Amino acid sequence: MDYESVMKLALERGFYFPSCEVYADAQAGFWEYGPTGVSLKNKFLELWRRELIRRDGMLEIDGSQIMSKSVFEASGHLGNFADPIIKCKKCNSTFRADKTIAEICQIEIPESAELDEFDNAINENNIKCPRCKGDFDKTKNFNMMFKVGIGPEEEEAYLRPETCQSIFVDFPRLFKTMRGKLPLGIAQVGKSFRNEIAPRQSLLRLREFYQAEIEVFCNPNKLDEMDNFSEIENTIIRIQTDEEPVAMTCKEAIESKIVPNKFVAYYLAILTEFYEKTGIDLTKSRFRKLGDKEKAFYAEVAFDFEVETTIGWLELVACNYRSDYDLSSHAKKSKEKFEVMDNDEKVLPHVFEISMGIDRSLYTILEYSLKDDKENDRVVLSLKPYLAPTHVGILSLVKKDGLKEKTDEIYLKIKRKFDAFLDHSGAIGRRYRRLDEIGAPFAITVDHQTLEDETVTLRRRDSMEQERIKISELDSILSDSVAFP
RNA sequence: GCGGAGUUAGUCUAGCUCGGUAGGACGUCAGCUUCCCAAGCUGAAGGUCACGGGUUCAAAUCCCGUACUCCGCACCA
Repeated sequence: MDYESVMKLALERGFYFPSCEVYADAQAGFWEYGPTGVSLKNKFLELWRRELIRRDGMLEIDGSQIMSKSVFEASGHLGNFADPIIKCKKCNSTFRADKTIAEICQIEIPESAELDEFDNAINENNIKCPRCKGDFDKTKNFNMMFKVGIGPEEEEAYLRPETCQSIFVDFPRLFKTMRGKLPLGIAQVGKSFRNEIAPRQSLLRLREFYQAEIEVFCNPNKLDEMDNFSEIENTIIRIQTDEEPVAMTCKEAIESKIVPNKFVAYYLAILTEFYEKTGIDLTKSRFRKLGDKEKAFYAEVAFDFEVETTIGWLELVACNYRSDYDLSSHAKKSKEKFEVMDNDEKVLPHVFEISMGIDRSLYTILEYSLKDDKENDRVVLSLKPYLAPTHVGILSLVKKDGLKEKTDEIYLKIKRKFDAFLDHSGAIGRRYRRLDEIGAPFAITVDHQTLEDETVTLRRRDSMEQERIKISELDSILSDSVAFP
Protein backbone atom coordinates (compact mmCIF):
# COMPACT_ATOMS: atom_id res chain seq x y z
CA MET A 1 0.00 0.00 0.00
CA ASP A 2 1.08 3.57 -0.55
CA TYR A 3 2.40 6.26 1.77
CA GLU A 4 -1.00 7.98 2.07
CA SER A 5 -2.75 4.79 3.21
CA VAL A 6 -0.07 4.01 5.78
CA MET A 7 -0.30 7.59 7.05
CA LYS A 8 -4.07 7.36 7.37
CA LEU A 9 -3.83 4.06 9.25
CA ALA A 10 -1.14 5.50 11.52
CA LEU A 11 -3.30 8.48 12.45
CA GLU A 12 -6.58 6.58 12.81
CA ARG A 13 -5.28 3.56 14.69
CA GLY A 14 -2.72 5.15 16.96
CA PHE A 15 0.56 4.05 15.38
CA TYR A 16 2.05 7.53 15.19
CA PHE A 17 1.00 11.18 14.92
CA PRO A 18 2.53 14.68 15.02
CA SER A 19 4.02 15.89 18.27
CA CYS A 20 2.46 18.89 20.10
CA GLU A 21 -0.27 19.02 17.47
CA VAL A 22 -2.70 21.11 19.53
CA TYR A 23 -0.25 24.02 19.50
CA ALA A 24 0.40 26.29 16.58
CA ASP A 25 4.11 26.57 17.34
CA ALA A 26 4.68 22.82 17.02
CA GLN A 27 7.86 22.26 15.04
CA ALA A 28 8.15 19.96 12.08
CA GLY A 29 10.10 16.75 12.33
CA PHE A 30 8.83 15.53 15.71
CA TRP A 31 6.37 12.64 15.95
CA GLU A 32 4.88 10.55 18.74
CA TYR A 33 4.25 6.82 18.80
CA GLY A 34 0.77 5.91 20.02
CA PRO A 35 -0.17 2.67 21.78
CA THR A 36 -0.16 0.45 18.71
CA GLY A 37 3.05 2.03 17.46
CA VAL A 38 4.84 1.46 20.76
CA SER A 39 3.73 -2.15 20.84
CA LEU A 40 4.98 -2.71 17.29
CA LYS A 41 8.25 -0.95 18.08
CA ASN A 42 8.84 -3.03 21.21
CA LYS A 43 8.29 -6.25 19.31
CA PHE A 44 10.48 -5.15 16.43
CA LEU A 45 13.27 -4.44 18.93
CA GLU A 46 12.75 -7.78 20.64
CA LEU A 47 13.23 -9.45 17.26
CA TRP A 48 16.35 -7.35 16.68
CA ARG A 49 17.75 -8.44 20.05
CA ARG A 50 17.10 -12.09 19.29
CA GLU A 51 18.44 -12.08 15.75
CA LEU A 52 21.49 -9.91 16.25
CA ILE A 53 22.37 -9.19 19.87
CA ARG A 54 21.80 -12.59 21.44
CA ARG A 55 22.75 -14.51 18.34
CA ASP A 56 26.17 -12.93 18.38
CA GLY A 57 26.65 -12.53 22.12
CA MET A 58 26.70 -8.74 21.96
CA LEU A 59 26.48 -6.33 24.89
CA GLU A 60 23.68 -3.78 25.05
CA ILE A 61 24.04 -0.44 26.79
CA ASP A 62 21.84 2.64 27.25
CA GLY A 63 23.82 5.89 27.14
CA SER A 64 23.12 9.56 27.71
CA GLN A 65 21.41 11.56 25.02
CA ILE A 66 23.30 14.68 26.03
CA MET A 67 27.05 14.40 25.68
CA SER A 68 29.90 16.77 26.33
CA LYS A 69 31.52 19.00 23.76
CA SER A 70 34.77 17.03 23.81
CA VAL A 71 33.00 13.92 22.55
CA PHE A 72 32.01 15.71 19.38
CA GLU A 73 35.32 17.47 18.96
CA ALA A 74 36.91 14.04 18.95
CA SER A 75 34.25 12.40 16.80
CA GLY A 76 34.57 15.10 14.18
CA HIS A 77 30.93 16.14 14.34
CA LEU A 78 31.70 19.67 15.46
CA GLY A 79 33.90 20.16 12.43
CA ASN A 80 32.34 17.89 9.84
CA PHE A 81 28.71 17.72 10.70
CA ALA A 82 28.29 21.38 9.77
CA ASP A 83 27.86 23.06 6.43
CA PRO A 84 29.05 26.59 5.61
CA ILE A 85 25.97 28.38 4.31
CA ILE A 86 25.37 31.79 2.73
CA LYS A 87 22.08 33.59 2.59
CA CYS A 88 21.00 36.14 -0.01
CA LYS A 89 20.02 39.46 1.61
CA LYS A 90 17.48 40.14 -1.10
CA CYS A 91 15.60 36.91 -1.83
CA ASN A 92 16.54 34.94 1.31
CA SER A 93 17.70 31.93 -0.67
CA THR A 94 20.25 29.80 1.15
CA PHE A 95 23.19 28.09 -0.54
CA ARG A 96 26.16 25.98 0.44
CA ALA A 97 29.06 28.45 0.47
CA ASP A 98 31.72 26.01 -0.75
CA LYS A 99 29.58 24.62 -3.57
CA THR A 100 28.39 28.02 -4.81
CA ILE A 101 31.91 29.44 -4.90
CA ALA A 102 33.24 26.34 -6.68
CA GLU A 103 30.45 26.53 -9.23
CA ILE A 104 30.79 30.19 -10.11
CA CYS A 105 34.55 30.77 -10.09
CA GLN A 106 36.09 27.28 -9.78
CA ILE A 107 37.82 28.01 -6.48
CA GLU A 108 37.87 24.96 -4.21
CA ILE A 109 37.64 25.85 -0.55
CA PRO A 110 37.31 22.89 1.83
CA GLU A 111 34.01 22.96 3.73
CA SER A 112 35.92 22.90 7.02
CA ALA A 113 37.79 26.14 6.19
CA GLU A 114 37.50 29.28 8.33
CA LEU A 115 34.39 31.27 7.56
CA ASP A 116 36.46 34.36 6.60
CA GLU A 117 37.89 32.46 3.67
CA PHE A 118 34.47 32.06 2.14
CA ASP A 119 33.61 35.74 2.72
CA ASN A 120 36.90 36.82 1.15
CA ALA A 121 36.36 34.64 -1.89
CA ILE A 122 32.86 36.00 -2.32
CA ASN A 123 34.05 39.64 -2.09
CA GLU A 124 37.13 39.21 -4.27
CA ASN A 125 35.24 37.44 -7.03
CA ASN A 126 32.14 39.58 -6.69
CA ILE A 127 29.87 36.58 -6.31
CA LYS A 128 26.15 37.36 -6.33
CA CYS A 129 23.04 35.32 -5.66
CA PRO A 130 22.56 32.96 -8.63
CA ARG A 131 18.84 33.41 -8.36
CA CYS A 132 18.29 37.15 -8.04
CA LYS A 133 21.80 38.73 -8.29
CA GLY A 134 21.46 40.08 -4.75
CA ASP A 135 24.31 40.40 -2.23
CA PHE A 136 25.16 37.65 0.24
CA ASP A 137 25.21 38.03 3.98
CA LYS A 138 28.28 36.75 5.88
CA THR A 139 28.97 33.02 5.78
CA LYS A 140 27.54 31.12 8.69
CA ASN A 141 28.11 27.61 9.95
CA PHE A 142 25.00 25.51 10.10
CA ASN A 143 25.70 22.58 12.39
CA MET A 144 23.14 19.82 12.40
CA MET A 145 23.67 19.14 16.10
CA PHE A 146 21.38 20.64 18.74
CA LYS A 147 23.41 22.61 21.23
CA VAL A 148 22.26 22.62 24.87
CA GLY A 149 23.40 24.67 27.85
CA ILE A 150 24.11 22.68 31.01
CA GLY A 151 23.51 24.15 34.45
CA PRO A 152 23.26 27.83 35.41
CA GLU A 153 26.44 28.60 33.48
CA GLU A 154 24.91 27.09 30.35
CA GLU A 155 28.00 25.05 29.63
CA GLU A 156 28.23 23.79 26.11
CA ALA A 157 27.03 20.27 25.33
CA TYR A 158 25.12 18.58 22.53
CA LEU A 159 22.27 16.19 21.91
CA ARG A 160 23.90 13.22 20.26
CA PRO A 161 23.52 13.06 16.48
CA GLU A 162 24.09 9.30 16.53
CA THR A 163 23.83 6.84 19.38
CA CYS A 164 27.18 5.16 18.79
CA GLN A 165 29.44 7.77 20.39
CA SER A 166 28.65 6.48 23.88
CA ILE A 167 29.61 3.00 22.73
CA PHE A 168 33.03 4.26 21.64
CA VAL A 169 33.56 6.35 24.74
CA ASP A 170 32.48 3.49 27.03
CA PHE A 171 34.48 0.86 25.19
CA PRO A 172 37.52 0.68 27.53
CA ARG A 173 35.38 0.15 30.64
CA LEU A 174 33.02 -2.32 28.95
CA PHE A 175 35.85 -4.38 27.52
CA LYS A 176 37.52 -4.64 30.92
CA THR A 177 34.50 -5.18 33.15
CA MET A 178 32.52 -7.42 30.82
CA ARG A 179 35.56 -9.64 30.15
CA GLY A 180 35.47 -8.69 26.48
CA LYS A 181 37.10 -10.68 23.71
CA LEU A 182 37.43 -9.59 20.12
CA PRO A 183 35.37 -9.56 18.06
CA LEU A 184 32.96 -7.84 20.44
CA GLY A 185 29.62 -6.31 19.49
CA ILE A 186 28.23 -3.48 21.59
CA ALA A 187 24.73 -2.28 20.84
CA GLN A 188 22.43 0.52 21.80
CA VAL A 189 18.84 1.53 21.14
CA GLY A 190 17.90 5.12 21.66
CA LYS A 191 17.14 8.52 20.34
CA SER A 192 19.38 10.67 18.21
CA PHE A 193 18.88 14.28 17.23
CA ARG A 194 19.66 16.16 14.06
CA ASN A 195 18.57 19.65 13.18
CA GLU A 196 17.41 18.82 9.67
CA ILE A 197 16.76 21.80 7.42
CA ALA A 198 13.71 20.22 5.86
CA PRO A 199 12.15 17.31 7.79
CA ARG A 200 9.70 15.48 5.58
CA GLN A 201 7.34 12.54 5.34
CA SER A 202 6.53 11.77 8.95
CA LEU A 203 8.80 9.01 10.24
CA LEU A 204 11.17 9.07 7.28
CA ARG A 205 13.00 12.32 8.02
CA LEU A 206 12.82 13.32 11.67
CA ARG A 207 14.70 15.75 13.84
CA GLU A 208 14.40 13.37 16.79
CA PHE A 209 14.55 9.72 15.83
CA TYR A 210 15.32 6.23 17.06
CA GLN A 211 18.40 4.32 16.12
CA ALA A 212 19.45 0.78 16.95
CA GLU A 213 23.16 0.74 16.49
CA ILE A 214 25.67 -2.05 16.72
CA GLU A 215 29.39 -1.42 16.78
CA VAL A 216 31.47 -4.54 16.34
CA PHE A 217 35.04 -4.18 17.57
CA CYS A 218 37.53 -6.42 15.85
CA ASN A 219 41.18 -7.16 15.30
CA PRO A 220 41.94 -5.67 11.86
CA ASN A 221 44.47 -8.43 11.21
CA LYS A 222 41.86 -11.15 11.63
CA LEU A 223 39.03 -10.02 9.37
CA ASP A 224 38.95 -13.35 7.57
CA GLU A 225 39.20 -15.46 10.71
CA MET A 226 35.50 -15.72 11.37
CA ASP A 227 34.56 -19.04 12.99
CA ASN A 228 30.83 -18.65 12.52
CA PHE A 229 31.12 -17.74 8.86
CA SER A 230 30.01 -21.29 8.05
CA GLU A 231 26.61 -20.48 9.62
CA ILE A 232 25.89 -17.94 6.93
CA GLU A 233 28.06 -18.85 3.96
CA ASN A 234 25.01 -19.91 1.96
CA THR A 235 22.82 -17.01 3.07
CA ILE A 236 21.81 -14.97 0.06
CA ILE A 237 22.53 -11.27 0.14
CA ARG A 238 21.65 -8.78 -2.58
CA ILE A 239 24.46 -6.38 -3.39
CA GLN A 240 24.47 -3.51 -5.80
CA THR A 241 27.74 -2.06 -7.01
CA ASP A 242 26.53 -0.58 -10.33
CA GLU A 243 23.09 -0.48 -11.87
CA GLU A 244 21.20 -3.49 -10.54
CA PRO A 245 21.33 -5.48 -7.30
CA VAL A 246 22.78 -8.97 -7.67
CA ALA A 247 21.76 -11.85 -5.41
CA MET A 248 24.63 -14.02 -4.26
CA THR A 249 25.62 -16.22 -1.35
CA CYS A 250 28.04 -14.80 1.20
CA LYS A 251 30.61 -17.29 0.01
CA GLU A 252 30.32 -15.94 -3.54
CA ALA A 253 30.45 -12.36 -2.27
CA ILE A 254 33.79 -13.09 -0.61
CA GLU A 255 35.23 -15.01 -3.52
CA SER A 256 34.36 -12.24 -5.95
CA LYS A 257 35.75 -9.66 -3.48
CA ILE A 258 32.55 -7.62 -3.69
CA VAL A 259 32.48 -7.85 0.11
CA PRO A 260 36.01 -7.25 1.41
CA ASN A 261 36.17 -9.92 4.13
CA LYS A 262 34.32 -12.63 6.03
CA PHE A 263 33.83 -10.37 8.99
CA VAL A 264 31.77 -7.82 7.06
CA ALA A 265 29.95 -10.57 5.15
CA TYR A 266 28.88 -12.24 8.39
CA TYR A 267 27.16 -9.12 9.66
CA LEU A 268 25.51 -8.32 6.34
CA ALA A 269 24.14 -11.86 6.42
CA ILE A 270 22.71 -11.81 9.92
CA LEU A 271 21.20 -8.42 9.20
CA THR A 272 19.54 -9.89 6.11
CA GLU A 273 18.20 -12.81 8.12
CA PHE A 274 16.77 -10.36 10.62
CA TYR A 275 14.93 -8.29 8.00
CA GLU A 276 13.63 -11.47 6.37
CA LYS A 277 11.69 -12.07 9.59
CA THR A 278 10.11 -8.61 9.69
CA GLY A 279 7.89 -9.39 6.72
CA ILE A 280 9.59 -7.00 4.31
CA ASP A 281 9.99 -8.50 0.83
CA LEU A 282 13.74 -8.83 0.50
CA THR A 283 13.59 -9.23 -3.27
CA LYS A 284 12.87 -5.49 -3.09
CA SER A 285 15.99 -4.78 -1.07
CA ARG A 286 19.67 -4.23 -1.71
CA PHE A 287 22.95 -3.50 -0.04
CA ARG A 288 24.19 -0.56 -2.03
CA LYS A 289 27.93 -0.17 -1.95
CA LEU A 290 28.65 3.53 -1.57
CA GLY A 291 31.21 5.39 -3.65
CA ASP A 292 33.84 7.64 -2.10
CA LYS A 293 31.77 10.80 -2.47
CA GLU A 294 28.69 9.36 -0.80
CA LYS A 295 30.35 7.84 2.22
CA ALA A 296 30.23 9.45 5.62
CA PHE A 297 33.38 11.25 6.69
CA TYR A 298 34.45 8.39 8.96
CA ALA A 299 33.71 5.43 6.69
CA GLU A 300 36.24 3.32 4.85
CA VAL A 301 33.78 0.88 3.26
CA ALA A 302 30.05 1.46 3.35
CA PHE A 303 26.95 -0.51 2.40
CA ASP A 304 23.50 1.01 2.75
CA PHE A 305 20.70 -1.47 3.26
CA GLU A 306 17.83 -0.07 1.23
CA VAL A 307 14.28 -1.20 0.52
CA GLU A 308 12.11 -0.14 -2.37
CA THR A 309 8.91 1.47 -1.12
CA THR A 310 6.10 3.29 -2.90
CA ILE A 311 8.00 6.53 -2.43
CA GLY A 312 11.29 5.18 -3.73
CA TRP A 313 14.34 3.46 -2.32
CA LEU A 314 14.57 4.04 1.40
CA GLU A 315 17.75 3.71 3.43
CA LEU A 316 17.02 1.63 6.52
CA VAL A 317 20.50 0.73 7.72
CA ALA A 318 23.96 2.16 7.17
CA CYS A 319 26.75 -0.39 7.45
CA ASN A 320 30.10 1.36 7.74
CA TYR A 321 33.56 0.02 8.25
CA ARG A 322 34.85 2.87 10.43
CA SER A 323 38.34 1.40 10.89
CA ASP A 324 39.99 2.86 14.03
CA TYR A 325 38.69 6.35 13.25
CA ASP A 326 36.61 6.63 16.42
CA LEU A 327 38.77 4.84 18.96
CA SER A 328 41.95 6.61 17.89
CA SER A 329 40.27 10.04 17.95
CA HIS A 330 38.84 9.46 21.40
CA ALA A 331 42.16 8.05 22.59
CA LYS A 332 43.98 11.10 21.35
CA LYS A 333 41.52 13.61 22.74
CA SER A 334 40.92 11.93 26.11
CA LYS A 335 44.46 10.56 26.56
CA GLU A 336 42.86 7.29 27.69
CA LYS A 337 44.10 3.90 26.47
CA PHE A 338 41.78 2.25 23.97
CA GLU A 339 44.07 -0.61 22.94
CA VAL A 340 43.11 -4.07 24.15
CA MET A 341 44.76 -7.49 24.15
CA ASP A 342 43.66 -10.02 21.56
CA ASN A 343 45.39 -13.16 22.78
CA ASP A 344 49.03 -12.02 22.83
CA GLU A 345 48.57 -9.18 20.43
CA LYS A 346 47.99 -5.59 21.53
CA VAL A 347 45.58 -3.93 19.09
CA LEU A 348 43.54 -0.80 18.67
CA PRO A 349 40.32 -2.42 17.46
CA HIS A 350 38.64 -1.48 14.22
CA VAL A 351 34.90 -0.99 14.10
CA PHE A 352 32.19 -2.23 11.79
CA GLU A 353 28.91 -0.49 12.38
CA ILE A 354 25.33 -1.56 11.70
CA SER A 355 23.35 1.61 12.20
CA MET A 356 19.65 0.98 11.88
CA GLY A 357 16.90 3.57 11.52
CA ILE A 358 14.06 2.19 13.63
CA ASP A 359 11.39 4.65 12.51
CA ARG A 360 12.07 4.04 8.84
CA SER A 361 12.09 0.30 9.41
CA LEU A 362 8.72 0.44 11.14
CA TYR A 363 7.26 2.52 8.32
CA THR A 364 8.55 0.02 5.76
CA ILE A 365 7.13 -2.92 7.68
CA LEU A 366 3.75 -1.18 7.78
CA GLU A 367 3.85 -0.41 4.08
CA TYR A 368 4.70 -4.02 3.19
CA SER A 369 2.14 -5.44 5.60
CA LEU A 370 -0.85 -3.28 4.79
CA LYS A 371 -3.11 -4.92 2.23
CA ASP A 372 -6.28 -3.80 0.56
CA ASP A 373 -8.40 -6.97 0.49
CA LYS A 374 -11.01 -5.89 -2.07
CA GLU A 375 -12.59 -9.33 -2.26
CA ASN A 376 -13.67 -9.13 1.37
CA ASP A 377 -14.01 -5.37 1.45
CA ARG A 378 -11.48 -4.80 4.18
CA VAL A 379 -8.05 -3.41 4.97
CA VAL A 380 -5.72 -5.93 6.60
CA LEU A 381 -2.42 -5.35 8.31
CA SER A 382 -0.74 -8.71 7.76
CA LEU A 383 2.02 -8.31 10.30
CA LYS A 384 3.99 -11.31 11.41
CA PRO A 385 2.14 -12.57 14.55
CA TYR A 386 5.15 -11.89 16.75
CA LEU A 387 5.21 -8.23 15.64
CA ALA A 388 1.48 -7.60 16.00
CA PRO A 389 0.58 -4.85 18.52
CA THR A 390 -2.39 -6.95 19.60
CA HIS A 391 -2.03 -10.73 19.53
CA VAL A 392 -5.64 -11.66 19.98
CA GLY A 393 -9.08 -10.13 20.22
CA ILE A 394 -11.36 -11.67 22.85
CA LEU A 395 -14.95 -11.27 21.71
CA SER A 396 -18.42 -12.24 22.87
CA LEU A 397 -20.73 -13.11 20.02
CA VAL A 398 -23.56 -11.49 21.96
CA LYS A 399 -23.64 -9.98 25.39
CA LYS A 400 -26.56 -11.80 26.97
CA ASP A 401 -27.08 -15.29 28.40
CA GLY A 402 -23.84 -15.09 30.36
CA LEU A 403 -21.63 -14.92 27.26
CA LYS A 404 -20.20 -11.57 28.36
CA GLU A 405 -19.20 -12.99 31.73
CA LYS A 406 -17.63 -16.06 30.16
CA THR A 407 -15.67 -13.83 27.77
CA ASP A 408 -14.42 -11.61 30.58
CA GLU A 409 -13.24 -14.71 32.41
CA ILE A 410 -11.12 -15.87 29.44
CA TYR A 411 -9.71 -12.38 28.97
CA LEU A 412 -8.66 -12.21 32.61
CA LYS A 413 -6.87 -15.52 32.24
CA ILE A 414 -4.69 -14.54 29.31
CA LYS A 415 -4.25 -10.78 29.38
CA ARG A 416 -1.00 -10.78 31.28
CA LYS A 417 0.66 -13.24 28.99
CA PHE A 418 -0.59 -11.97 25.63
CA ASP A 419 -1.52 -8.63 24.16
CA ALA A 420 -5.23 -9.23 24.23
CA PHE A 421 -8.07 -6.87 23.43
CA LEU A 422 -11.52 -7.35 24.92
CA ASP A 423 -14.53 -6.23 22.90
CA HIS A 424 -18.24 -6.79 23.48
CA SER A 425 -19.83 -4.01 21.53
CA GLY A 426 -21.26 -3.88 18.03
CA ALA A 427 -21.63 -6.40 15.27
CA ILE A 428 -19.16 -9.27 15.26
CA GLY A 429 -18.02 -8.58 11.69
CA ARG A 430 -17.19 -5.00 12.52
CA ARG A 431 -15.09 -6.10 15.45
CA TYR A 432 -13.19 -8.56 13.27
CA ARG A 433 -12.46 -5.82 10.72
CA ARG A 434 -11.17 -3.48 13.38
CA LEU A 435 -8.77 -6.15 14.62
CA ASP A 436 -7.67 -6.77 11.01
CA GLU A 437 -6.69 -3.14 10.70
CA ILE A 438 -4.34 -3.18 13.67
CA GLY A 439 -2.90 -6.49 12.56
CA ALA A 440 -4.22 -8.78 15.30
CA PRO A 441 -3.52 -12.26 13.90
CA PHE A 442 -6.21 -14.00 15.95
CA ALA A 443 -9.65 -13.44 17.41
CA ILE A 444 -11.46 -15.83 19.67
CA THR A 445 -15.21 -15.65 20.00
CA VAL A 446 -17.38 -16.94 22.81
CA ASP A 447 -20.79 -18.23 21.68
CA HIS A 448 -23.61 -20.34 23.09
CA GLN A 449 -21.77 -23.57 22.43
CA THR A 450 -18.98 -22.31 24.68
CA LEU A 451 -21.25 -22.60 27.69
CA GLU A 452 -22.04 -26.20 26.83
CA ASP A 453 -18.62 -27.63 25.94
CA GLU A 454 -15.92 -25.08 26.90
CA THR A 455 -14.86 -24.43 23.30
CA VAL A 456 -14.46 -21.15 21.42
CA THR A 457 -13.93 -20.27 17.78
CA LEU A 458 -10.47 -19.14 16.72
CA ARG A 459 -10.50 -16.85 13.70
CA ARG A 460 -7.38 -16.23 11.65
CA ARG A 461 -6.75 -12.77 10.30
CA ASP A 462 -5.31 -13.51 6.88
CA SER A 463 -7.55 -16.38 5.78
CA MET A 464 -10.60 -15.35 7.83
CA GLU A 465 -11.04 -19.05 8.57
CA GLN A 466 -12.36 -20.30 11.87
CA GLU A 467 -11.82 -23.42 13.86
CA ARG A 468 -13.20 -24.62 17.16
CA ILE A 469 -10.74 -25.08 19.95
CA LYS A 470 -10.97 -25.98 23.63
CA ILE A 471 -10.47 -23.13 26.06
CA SER A 472 -7.92 -25.34 27.84
CA GLU A 473 -5.82 -25.39 24.65
CA LEU A 474 -5.95 -21.66 24.09
CA ASP A 475 -2.78 -20.82 25.98
CA SER A 476 -0.58 -23.33 24.19
CA ILE A 477 -2.03 -22.54 20.76
CA LEU A 478 -1.48 -18.83 21.20
CA SER A 479 1.97 -19.32 22.70
CA ASP A 480 3.06 -21.33 19.69
CA SER A 481 1.46 -18.98 17.20
CA VAL A 482 2.81 -15.66 18.44
CA ALA A 483 6.25 -16.94 19.46
CA PHE A 484 9.29 -15.35 17.88
CA PRO A 485 10.84 -17.58 15.21
C1' G B 1 15.53 27.46 3.06
C1' C B 2 13.18 28.68 -2.05
C1' G B 3 8.82 27.92 -5.43
C1' G B 4 3.84 25.77 -5.96
C1' A B 5 -0.65 23.61 -3.79
C1' G B 6 -3.36 22.78 0.53
C1' U B 7 -5.37 23.09 6.01
C1' U B 8 -13.43 22.81 7.95
C1' A B 9 -15.25 16.75 13.88
C1' G B 10 -11.11 10.65 14.55
C1' U B 11 -11.29 10.25 8.71
C1' C B 12 -13.19 12.09 3.91
C1' U B 13 -15.59 16.31 2.59
C1' A B 14 -19.92 20.54 1.30
C1' G B 15 -20.04 25.68 2.08
C1' C B 16 -15.65 30.26 0.01
C1' U B 17 -16.61 32.98 -6.40
C1' C B 18 -21.32 36.62 -4.54
C1' G B 19 -19.57 37.82 3.85
C1' G B 20 -25.32 37.00 7.42
C1' U B 21 -22.02 33.10 13.29
C1' A B 22 -21.28 25.29 9.92
C1' G B 23 -24.07 20.54 6.75
C1' G B 24 -23.25 15.49 5.08
C1' A B 25 -20.89 10.61 4.86
C1' C B 26 -17.95 7.10 7.33
C1' G B 27 -16.15 6.13 12.09
C1' U B 28 -17.06 6.43 17.65
C1' C B 29 -20.44 5.85 22.02
C1' A B 30 -25.33 4.16 24.28
C1' G B 31 -29.87 1.37 23.58
C1' C B 32 -32.91 -2.16 20.68
C1' U B 33 -31.98 -6.50 17.70
C1' U B 34 -28.85 -11.79 19.79
C1' C B 35 -26.62 -12.08 15.11
C1' C B 36 -19.95 -15.38 12.93
C1' C B 37 -17.53 -11.26 8.97
C1' A B 38 -18.06 -3.17 8.24
C1' A B 39 -26.45 -5.47 8.35
C1' G B 40 -30.85 -2.73 10.43
C1' C B 41 -33.52 0.72 13.74
C1' U B 42 -33.41 4.69 17.72
C1' G B 43 -30.61 8.22 20.16
C1' A B 44 -26.01 10.85 21.52
C1' A B 45 -21.26 12.97 21.72
C1' G B 46 -17.66 15.42 18.72
C1' G B 47 -15.97 21.73 15.07
C1' U B 48 -13.93 28.88 18.89
C1' C B 49 -13.66 26.22 10.30
C1' A B 50 -4.69 25.57 11.44
C1' C B 51 -2.93 30.02 14.32
C1' G B 52 -2.45 35.51 14.79
C1' G B 53 -3.87 40.19 13.03
C1' G B 54 -6.78 43.46 9.70
C1' U B 55 -11.31 45.19 6.86
C1' U B 56 -16.66 45.06 8.19
C1' C B 57 -22.64 46.18 11.80
C1' A B 58 -21.21 40.99 10.68
C1' A B 59 -15.59 36.66 8.41
C1' A B 60 -14.95 29.45 7.39
C1' U B 61 -15.80 33.05 3.29
C1' C B 62 -12.18 39.19 1.70
C1' C B 63 -6.81 41.07 2.90
C1' C B 64 -1.91 40.44 5.45
C1' G B 65 1.41 37.48 8.35
C1' U B 66 2.91 32.81 10.66
C1' A B 67 2.91 27.48 11.37
C1' C B 68 2.18 22.77 9.56
C1' U B 69 1.25 19.06 5.54
C1' C B 70 2.07 17.50 0.45
C1' C B 71 4.85 18.14 -4.39
C1' G B 72 9.34 20.07 -6.89
C1' C B 73 14.37 22.26 -6.05
C1' A B 74 18.36 22.44 -2.71
C1' C B 75 20.28 19.63 1.39
C1' C B 76 20.93 14.75 3.49
C1' A B 77 25.72 10.26 9.27
